[in-house]
Amino acid sequence: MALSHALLASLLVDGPCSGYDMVKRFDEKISCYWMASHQQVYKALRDLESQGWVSSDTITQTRRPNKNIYSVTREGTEQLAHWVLTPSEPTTIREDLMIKTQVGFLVPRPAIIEELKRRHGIHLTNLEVLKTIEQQEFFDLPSLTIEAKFHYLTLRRGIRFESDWVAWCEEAIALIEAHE
Amino acid sequence: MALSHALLASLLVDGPCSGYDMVKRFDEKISCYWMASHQQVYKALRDLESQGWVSSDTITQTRRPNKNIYSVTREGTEQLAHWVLTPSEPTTIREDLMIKTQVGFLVPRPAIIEELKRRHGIHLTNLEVLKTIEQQEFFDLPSLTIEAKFHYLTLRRGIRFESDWVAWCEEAIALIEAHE
DNA sequence: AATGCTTATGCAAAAAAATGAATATAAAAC
DNA sequence: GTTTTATATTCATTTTTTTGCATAAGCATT
Repeated sequence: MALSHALLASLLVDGPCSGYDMVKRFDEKISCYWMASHQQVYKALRDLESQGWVSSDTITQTRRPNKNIYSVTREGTEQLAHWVLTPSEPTTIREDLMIKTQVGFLVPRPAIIEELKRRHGIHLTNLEVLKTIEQQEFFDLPSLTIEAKFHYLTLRRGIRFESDWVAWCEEAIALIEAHE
Repeated sequence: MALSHALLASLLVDGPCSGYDMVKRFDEKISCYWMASHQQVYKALRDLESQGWVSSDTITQTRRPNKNIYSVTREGTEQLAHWVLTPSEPTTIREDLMIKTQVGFLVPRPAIIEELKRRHGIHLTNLEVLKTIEQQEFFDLPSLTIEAKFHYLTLRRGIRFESDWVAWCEEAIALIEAHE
């Protein structure tokens, strides 16, 4: 169950937070790396707590519903470190668009082109956001702590991922438009 | 349920086959795009048949267990074409290694380096296989049919995907090794 | 005044994916 | 001669993910 490890990592790196905040983290910064609904996140946090890997403090609020702030326990940190040491196999692309591309000849070409352009736009937007973070937070690489360098590497993966999609979309559009 | 669409696409593009053959296709050529266990594939094919999107012919064999050869029906082709026309959102990276990279500072650096080198090797091997296919089957791009061009684009996505992982692993190893 | 958005969490059901176990034969490898 | 690998499929269980529904109050907009 890798979601729980993603939660532990975020609580460690970005600090303790509530389920609600965690969902926002997923929507904002983790969005290109992982996806999780609020139901999944809340449940995973409860499960982690019953395992003793995180602990929670309830913040009583008058004008808002109370919230539970989760923090990683010593046990949780140890388990996470242990998990980091176990090898993991690559994930597949698992992307609907790849299947659609395989059988793209079934539908009118303008429809495919349109979808590729839409995807191109999405990835370009994502890329710009990540590149801005790179310029603002990681402009002086050698001076970074090891923690920050590891953080930077995940950002780099996101940037590569989005760049690669952008480039592929462009290649695909060009090839299909050039046909005949 | 995108697995069923992947099955339909493969039956259309690569021709009718049994569940057993389909599993092999997934292991061989579709491996970097999608992953499915044999249990998943067999069930999905049965479900597709009960929906009427594929039909099966039983081949009686004496020396081997009988096998069911599945083919896409007209209905199935239409449904697949319809699905191709509906937009789909990008999939996330969803990769354990990304979480591990975020909290890589929790474990000894040689352990992380070793894992990165292992992953580097895996992606390099995958890349070579895909590049060989590219050179053998797609050396003369302009002469390809539109079907072949669509096929080529999925291959290109795989090549980019693996190249990108290789490059990122190298970047990551260099950055971590250069620290201090 | 009504509508929708943000904060904050949960329960339940269905669909999808992963894991474990089973059957049966034949060919190939040790 | 025995073990392993390949052919060919199925059932059952658990875990994970997705989707729908529910509550509740403040704030901002129309």
